[in-house]
Amino acid sequence: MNVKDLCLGALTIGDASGYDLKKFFETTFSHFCVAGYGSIYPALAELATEGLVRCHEQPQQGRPGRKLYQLTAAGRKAFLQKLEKTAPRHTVKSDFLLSLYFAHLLPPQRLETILDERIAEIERQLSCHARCRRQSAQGSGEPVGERFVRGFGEAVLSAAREYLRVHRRELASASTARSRHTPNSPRRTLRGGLHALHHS
Amino acid sequence: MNVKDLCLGALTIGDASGYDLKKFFETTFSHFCVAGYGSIYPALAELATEGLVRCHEQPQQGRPGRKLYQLTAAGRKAFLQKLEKTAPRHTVKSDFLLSLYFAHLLPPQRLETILDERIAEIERQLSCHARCRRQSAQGSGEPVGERFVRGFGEAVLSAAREYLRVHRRELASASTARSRHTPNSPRRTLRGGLHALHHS
DNA sequence: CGCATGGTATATCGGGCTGATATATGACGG
DNA sequence: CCGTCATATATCAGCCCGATATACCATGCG
Repeated sequence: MNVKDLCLGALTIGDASGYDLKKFFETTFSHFCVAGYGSIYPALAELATEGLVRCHEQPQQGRPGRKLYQLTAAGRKAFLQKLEKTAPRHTVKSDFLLSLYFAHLLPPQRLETILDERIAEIERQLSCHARCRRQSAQGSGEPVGERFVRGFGEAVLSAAREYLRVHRRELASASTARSRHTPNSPRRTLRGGLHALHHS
Repeated sequence: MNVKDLCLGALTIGDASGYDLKKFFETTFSHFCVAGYGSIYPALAELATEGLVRCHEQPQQGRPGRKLYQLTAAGRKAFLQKLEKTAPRHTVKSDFLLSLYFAHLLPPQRLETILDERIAEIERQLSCHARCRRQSAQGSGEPVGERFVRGFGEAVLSAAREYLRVHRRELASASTARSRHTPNSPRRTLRGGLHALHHS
């Protein structure tokens, strides 16, 4: 699922410009997808040459013309096929967890900041979800997938926040003991020191 | 935090070859980081030219010589600085959630498969964590960060599994109702149809 | 009234990463 | 004896992220 497919998917919901798509990704898809202009605009251009979308340009006086993209029948079909064929992977990329893994190398102050900021970010995202939930509740016919995916995000974010709240003190205590200033590494080797896990 | 920094970090734990590093990332960092050979080998080469790591090549008969990399003082310092300066982001990239968002476009059968496979994968990862936990419990002096990060992973994975188990039927029911075969889109527009969220 | 800020809107580009592929060999099981 | 797996390094096309440029309007603040 690359950005081209992402655009195709969003366009099954309604026509949009590149700008609209970015906005849409930032709101509805924000917790499991990102795409910048640098990917979206070239993607739309390619999709147009492939006949999967049509472009309706509406010149505006002053501002640059708005290019509204519309899904074609071929585009819809292409997206459905991608949906059925693609292996639905799920990956996390987190400098946050990486930093905490190396907690013993960080000053306590920095550790606190990192945790506070992450919790704040989680709460920001949770309140976004809550707002969406309210808006959709009154509006008619929210697609099932949207509700489900939002609920998933809420469940996972809540669990993360709870874990951080409960266990953060464990990290802090260790960080204080850091005054022992990391003994010079006696040429250890990572080799085999690591639990043979291998989940494919 | 790019792959170069990742390697630096891993090398604070012990010396390693590129191969060892990949193995290490796949086990200990698997749930929040990925790095393939295509990133690791060039990264190590660059780090060596920058003097942040030293390379000790040990020729082996038959097999290609093993290149053991060791962190230098400069390398250690560089990593600590990166740790303190970097904004610790946390992002999820999920074709899984994306697919479920479009549940109304998928045949029920496919939906079931996607959910089953995700749950199976979650359980695989959880049992990996459990194994690590046991191994570390008997071994001495597991770094605090490692335990914390593993616990975080377990908390989040458990929550995800629970949510999927409880709510999957909601999706299925909707998917069955899909027989109405998506009415031809009446030229809707994404524009503004979307909750102004904007969490920075 | 002037000016800064921020939203609308498109586009480009370098640097970096993913995933696939190539190469070579030993160990192990059937 | 043969296939498969683990060890081990390396390259590369294709794709993506983040920053940057451009241009204009609306809003608000002093």
